[in-house]
Amino acid sequence: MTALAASWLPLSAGERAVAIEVLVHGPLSRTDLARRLGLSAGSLTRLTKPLIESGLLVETAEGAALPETRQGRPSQPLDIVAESRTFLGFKITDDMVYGVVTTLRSDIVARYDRPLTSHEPERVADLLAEMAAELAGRHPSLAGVGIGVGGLVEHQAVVGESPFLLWRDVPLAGLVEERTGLPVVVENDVAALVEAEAWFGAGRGLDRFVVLTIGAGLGYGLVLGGTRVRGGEEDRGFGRHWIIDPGGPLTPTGERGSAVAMLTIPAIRYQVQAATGREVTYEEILAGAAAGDPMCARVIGEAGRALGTLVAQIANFVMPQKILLAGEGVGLMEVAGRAVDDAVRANRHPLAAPVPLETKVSDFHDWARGAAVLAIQVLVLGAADSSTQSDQLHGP
Amino acid sequence: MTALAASWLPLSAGERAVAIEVLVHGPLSRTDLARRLGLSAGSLTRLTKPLIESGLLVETAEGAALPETRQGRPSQPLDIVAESRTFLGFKITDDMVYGVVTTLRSDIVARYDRPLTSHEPERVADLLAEMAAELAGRHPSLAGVGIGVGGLVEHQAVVGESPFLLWRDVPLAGLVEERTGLPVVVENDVAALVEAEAWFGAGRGLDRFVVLTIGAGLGYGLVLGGTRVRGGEEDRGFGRHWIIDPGGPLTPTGERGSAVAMLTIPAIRYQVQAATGREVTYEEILAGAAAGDPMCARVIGEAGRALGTLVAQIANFVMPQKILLAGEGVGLMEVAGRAVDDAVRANRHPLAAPVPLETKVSDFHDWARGAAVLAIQVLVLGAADSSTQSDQLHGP
DNA sequence: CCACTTACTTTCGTCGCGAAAATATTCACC
DNA sequence: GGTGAATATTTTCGCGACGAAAGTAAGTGG
Repeated sequence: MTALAASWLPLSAGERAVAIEVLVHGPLSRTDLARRLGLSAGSLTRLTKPLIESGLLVETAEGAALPETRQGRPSQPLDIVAESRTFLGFKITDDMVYGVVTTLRSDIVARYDRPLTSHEPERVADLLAEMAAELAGRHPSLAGVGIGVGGLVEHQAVVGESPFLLWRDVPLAGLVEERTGLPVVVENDVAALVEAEAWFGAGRGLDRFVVLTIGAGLGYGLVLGGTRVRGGEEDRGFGRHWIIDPGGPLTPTGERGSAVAMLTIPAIRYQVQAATGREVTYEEILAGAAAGDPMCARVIGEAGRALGTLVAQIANFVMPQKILLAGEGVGLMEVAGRAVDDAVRANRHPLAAPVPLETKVSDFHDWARGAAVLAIQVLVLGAADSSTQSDQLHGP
Repeated sequence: MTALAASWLPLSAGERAVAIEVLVHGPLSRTDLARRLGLSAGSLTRLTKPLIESGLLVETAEGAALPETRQGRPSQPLDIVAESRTFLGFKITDDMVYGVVTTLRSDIVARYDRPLTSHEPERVADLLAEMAAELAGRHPSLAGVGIGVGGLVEHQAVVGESPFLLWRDVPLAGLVEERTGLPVVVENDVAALVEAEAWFGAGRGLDRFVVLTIGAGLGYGLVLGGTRVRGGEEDRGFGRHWIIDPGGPLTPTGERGSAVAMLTIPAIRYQVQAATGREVTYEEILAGAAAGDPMCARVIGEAGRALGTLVAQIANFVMPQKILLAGEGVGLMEVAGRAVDDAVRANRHPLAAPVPLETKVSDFHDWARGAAVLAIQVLVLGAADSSTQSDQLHGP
């Protein structure tokens, strides 16, 4: 099993395209693939043969699913063998490392978390290697590791700057590769989540798509033309301190009236605590607001309006087909959905198309899954980090 | 001269890439090109030979320009023969057609305008053909025609919907091709201006770039990853009625407090007229504001703050390397630049990088030039409209 | 004049593709 | 069952684009 690990790694460009198309858009016949990829029928025979031989694709008998029994020879759908390879995804937080094992389709097959007791790069790498070894024992066909970290990540390998780990230029991918012998991809955690949603989640098949995460901080990712826009994380965090209401609340985590100061979980907790003097959890505040507690309702209502304003502005300038709200703080939508909608409407033309808004409650394992998706993209399918290579045959 | 018209039209993909690279990024040696395009040295000999033979490229002796006299055989820079082919660009407005003749590098070599007396498609096409014939007499090496129209344009050929011409599904490209025998490209006027700036203007070589035009209306265009984002004009104009200040002025051209109602030339003129009862031009209002007239200063100041807010929001969500303000209404920046700056600052994090803002006063000939650039891109270099073709080897 | 360096050209083999013909598999209809 | 049409896939063949490597050109510095 493990012996084949690298056998189908070196895919040609055409094979990659086929593999990705099947992976992302479900079972497809050779003829479908030829049409989608703009290739001839003959090329598809050529490209699919080695993929099937290597075990990455199979001819499914699932023809029964589509009963549209047309004339002629029936098509032979090809599908990815999702279990043929598994991947590890890690999300590193301040005090925990969350790990998942996924299939090629990024379905989670196992979870494994460990507390993070040291921020020293070597110790973190040790812990990741231990976790990987533990999981590798139970899942032998491991093909690669993805790691998501908050902060600036360069070349999908080096943590250029991470405020909460207090890291600068830590070659994390190398450290973990040394210890595990597995190929490792490191990426900004938001970027990883965006890729995961663009390939396998809410943004599948969309051309213009935005992800906004609410949690300890705010995350923002753009997909345009089907590809994630890089560079959104380059600014050292100032970019996301969008000023929503210059007269808004002042909290420790963000400029006065900024989205960070009005929407993030710490900011909301701070506001309620400052007013009541009690320590309360985010969930308690949401429940309080729903139950009519005036203090909680005021803070949550203000957060809802801020979120609506943010969504409207994003819709105005990016015009996405969908906006996904994710993260640990999206419970806000359930309680203050009305305030959000009102604010969206107030900030858009009355006849403008409604903003397709989707909410996805996500925990840390979803972030880890995002990192695994990065590993799938890069290691198996060779969808390389294009931020370094020059522009191709497509204009300036 | 004219006999060669189509002789270098069918460029291979590799030749196109070379031609575009040289056209946009100035004289380059074969070795430079090999590095930039990721090709081997041998390929560059092969690709450049037919381009030089056809007269599209020349070996310049301008080596003297770079006196960095390194060791070894000196490189032989190649440059585009900008005059080898000329292009026509038209901008159609309500009552005028503005025309320009440009070189391959989109330098304007002649201008020619005619009043538009009828909005009937056949008559408009007749007029464009007359103007083209007139210009073709003086510029025999005409290779193509670009036409910029406000409104929705499909397949770079059909005006799907144009409010000011009252057109629906007018196959303008076909009509003009019939009459002139020249290949014709039709595109939304803002899209054309954005392409022109991205290739030859303020956005040359930039990865993320925004164009905002202020005139009779507002225009907005995005360039991300070096390519213009398509689809921004699909919404029938509602999208750009960004609500800036819900309590703002109400004018005939736009929702209350929307950018259109606060920033466009008709809206500003309306506000001053409504208050003073006098008919005044935009320039008079700007002069009045600069001279201290309280009414003009109030309207212009409010417009400046609206513009600053807009710029800040764009900067926040798109994080471009540059924002270009263009159009007939950018005189606002000279008079109200301070108000704009203040509003930008109020809506961004205090430590966020300043927004690189560039202002370009542009008249209708600049719009016509944009259309000519579209013709250059599509007709000569074969940079086809990629909005219809399926996604390439690059993910979903 | 002779190394040495860099730029460019030539030659040759390989690879990926499409076109077209061949083959396979089904349905519709007799 | 047999025949023909429809659709999917495979096979075959030739072409064009590319890179590797060797060869040539044109300078510098001694």
